[in-house]
Amino acid sequence: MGGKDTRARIVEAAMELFWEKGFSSTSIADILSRSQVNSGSLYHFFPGKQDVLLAVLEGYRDGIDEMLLGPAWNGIDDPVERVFALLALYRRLIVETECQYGCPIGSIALELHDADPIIRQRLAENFTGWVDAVEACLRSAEGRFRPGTDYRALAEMALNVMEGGVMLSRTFRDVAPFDRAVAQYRAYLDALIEKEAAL
Amino acid sequence: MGGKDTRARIVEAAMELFWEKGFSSTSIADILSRSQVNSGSLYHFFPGKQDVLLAVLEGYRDGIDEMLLGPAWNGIDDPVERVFALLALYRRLIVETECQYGCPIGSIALELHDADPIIRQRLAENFTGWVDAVEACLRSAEGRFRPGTDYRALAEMALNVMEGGVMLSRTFRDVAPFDRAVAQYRAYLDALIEKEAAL
DNA sequence: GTCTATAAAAGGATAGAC
DNA sequence: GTCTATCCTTTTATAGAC
Repeated sequence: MGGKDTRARIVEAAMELFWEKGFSSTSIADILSRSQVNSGSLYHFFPGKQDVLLAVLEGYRDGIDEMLLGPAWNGIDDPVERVFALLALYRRLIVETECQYGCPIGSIALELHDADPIIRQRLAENFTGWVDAVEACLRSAEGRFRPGTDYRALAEMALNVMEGGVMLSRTFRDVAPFDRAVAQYRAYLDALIEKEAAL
Repeated sequence: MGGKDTRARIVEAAMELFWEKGFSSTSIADILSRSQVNSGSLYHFFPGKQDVLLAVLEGYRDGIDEMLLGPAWNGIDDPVERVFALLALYRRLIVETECQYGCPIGSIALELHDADPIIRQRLAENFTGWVDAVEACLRSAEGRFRPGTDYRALAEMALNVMEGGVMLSRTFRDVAPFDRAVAQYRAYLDALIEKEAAL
């Protein structure tokens, strides 16, 4: 009954809808009907639609451990394998949605062409959080990579591979492009590791 | 005066607008005003907005040589360098637009969440054309790569690197992520080539 | 904080004369 | 093929009682 509950329902509904239909294609009416909230309540908590998006992006940012990394890394200890476990989670999402999955952050990042600076900031924070997590994994397996390895760039590469793979798999309605992308990334890491071993 | 001219003006205006603002955020009125065409004429040539998008995507697909590959490869003969020249063209676009550039195909692929099969087909054709061109480059430098190299996957990797790099550079308003992505791709190709040399 | 009703504008698309 | 006028729906947002 508290207002907090209502606000949370709005954000949760918007999270789902923005992911399913995108930001522009989701109407306030859609959010109201899914969250079972009336117009007056929504505008009591949020000045406008953009502010709902802001809250959604903050939700993703603050929930990355619980919503994404935790589930992905459950039972996986090896830091490099954690990177691939994260990618495997996306693969599962692709398969579960019959190849309609889109990364909610990436989709919004490309959908909004003249996003408010504050929105862009939140998108950037989401990407940064993701890359930070992957970088930490790679860096904690430091011994395996050759000295001078650019862990930041390597972690960003994982993001690029994921985003590109998701984009292609959705367009072709086929997991194969995603799988090929991950396989290439694996081959790249292996090359960096083998190289070291060969010295 | 011929209708052909009008149709072309509409498609050209829509191409620009979809790229600048996205599909959903571009209104028919926007297209009419930029192309200096009246409502009646547009609906004479196209049943609806989606059909304009279809024509735009066919324009990109059919114009890849003239609009993209030709300019990118002007004066570049080495097939592997052509891949990087293509990526360098995107870099130029990023810089010229002060990091607001988005790949027109990738943006639409992520913006439309339940695209008509025919639209998805056109998006797929665009990606396929791009990857085909890069694959042909890599394959024609076959001697340099180790036997058993998956040229298709390697070419798709170039696309993923480009799309991911563009996404990050736009979000962070900074070319650096794009540059890092390309540098990693270069390092990967080098690793595949050096490896061969080492055998 | 929540409810209903509604304003105010923008959107896609059509009609019918020329 | 092109023109103007306009219909109809959707959309964001507000008003004001409770």
